[in-house]
Amino acid sequence: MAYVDKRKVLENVFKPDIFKFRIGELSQMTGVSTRQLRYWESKDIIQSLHRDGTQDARVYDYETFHKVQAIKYFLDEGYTLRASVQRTNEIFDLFKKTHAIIGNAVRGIEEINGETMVDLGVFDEEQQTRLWASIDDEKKVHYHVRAEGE
DNA sequence: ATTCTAACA
DNA sequence: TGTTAGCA
Repeated sequence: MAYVDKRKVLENVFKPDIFKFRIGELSQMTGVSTRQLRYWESKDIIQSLHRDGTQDARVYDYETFHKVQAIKYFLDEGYTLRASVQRTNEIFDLFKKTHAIIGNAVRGIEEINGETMVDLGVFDEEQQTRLWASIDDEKKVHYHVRAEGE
């Protein structure tokens, strides 16, 4: 097996931006028909990144996946398409902020005192402490605030 | 095999 | 919106 830089692996593990889907995949993932996806795009409800190599196939990103999933949810709740889009747009900036924070949350993984600890970054503004997380046999997460360099 | 557009037994 | 046809 080839050597892999641990930090480079972490950079990608929590970077869903690299996920790209074609229309058939997005359709199966969300339960929204390909016909609907193309129609929504014609109405500027969603957008795709065209040009998939040889074909002129649509390519969707991770954010669009969530947007489609949200619209689908509201449609199933009985909202009209227009209302579903409206509600989705209202809550989407929350998703973007959450996504941005989560994407930057995991800074590394270290073995501390024989226990696997996930580095969640500096804990205080003065950068004197760092937040770590571990998980026990019952899959319960425990948080630890440790002084820097300790 | 999959996606594309256009159109409607 | 579904579902075809005929392409690429």
